[in-house]
Amino acid sequence: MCEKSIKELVDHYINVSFSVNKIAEGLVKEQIGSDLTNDQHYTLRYINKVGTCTSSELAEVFDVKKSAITAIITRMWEKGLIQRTRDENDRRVVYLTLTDKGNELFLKTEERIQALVESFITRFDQSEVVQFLKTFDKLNEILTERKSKVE
Amino acid sequence: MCEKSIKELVDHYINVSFSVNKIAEGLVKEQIGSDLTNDQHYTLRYINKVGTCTSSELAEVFDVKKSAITAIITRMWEKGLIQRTRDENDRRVVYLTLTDKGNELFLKTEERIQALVESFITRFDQSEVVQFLKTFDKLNEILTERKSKVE
DNA sequence: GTTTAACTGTTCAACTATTTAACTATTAAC
DNA sequence: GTTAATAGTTAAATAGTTGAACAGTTAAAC
Repeated sequence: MCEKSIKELVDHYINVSFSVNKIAEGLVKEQIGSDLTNDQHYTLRYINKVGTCTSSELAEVFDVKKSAITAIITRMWEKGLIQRTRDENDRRVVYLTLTDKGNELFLKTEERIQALVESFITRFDQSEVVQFLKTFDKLNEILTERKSKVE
Repeated sequence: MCEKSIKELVDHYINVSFSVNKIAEGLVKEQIGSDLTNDQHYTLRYINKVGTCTSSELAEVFDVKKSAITAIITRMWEKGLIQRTRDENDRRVVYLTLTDKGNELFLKTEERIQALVESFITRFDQSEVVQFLKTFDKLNEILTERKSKVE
């Protein structure tokens, strides 16, 4: 009986997370507009946060191969959103930073996404949101741990 | 002060949901194996659940254009996982069902994914999971509502 | 009853994303 | 000094996506 209950919870989680992800992705895409794809916005977002990073770092964060990152960065570089700078000490490394244009575009779209997320997050009690994020964080930790074990 | 707090919550949510999605997607991909992609598994999953559906229905559920569904279904049809049957009453409609092979493959991979999700869901108190899913459901409802408004 | 409008699904061209494998250039290890 | 490992790129193959145009079918208007 208890086993069945867990299976139901698991099934429930898979269904809801699929649905939420799909819809949220679609809504975010609308806010981003046609200038960028979702991945490109998240790339801007990450580089904006850390200031400077490498392709390998992005590959780790996005959980894809480095060649996939090269493709994404090249597209954004062609649009003038990202700058590539070789490290003079270790000439294998290429540092990625946002151009002014990239930063501007990020801020513009991020504002819209923040407003979108805020518009539905404020429909919950603050305590409920805090509790939800607490569990979400814990899930994130467990997944991160699991991921590094697998590798 | 309260405004800043909301902004922080929003930022927190965006970061965590991005991270969880990326990692979970990667882990699920490993469980699915090379026979299928994530989207293909979720397609099997949906058709298995409802028994029979149409391309338009899938486009709605996956939140993509119908031409995208046609491409996915054709690939799976070529692998012998999905059957296409014309409705004889309304000859515009094509019903999609799983073949035996499709159903078998779904069950095999679903078992592994269930085990994966169970392995981390059981690291939470049951009450915490229930509360989390309750909030997740509510979020799902709000997003669904918002999505239908936009359209 | 015929024309018009709406709907279901497909095709095509263009694009983004991804993986695998081979490769260049560079640095570290022994 | 040769060998290992590392950072990043390239190229071919595959998946997914959109937008626009299209065929076939059904419903509505008149």
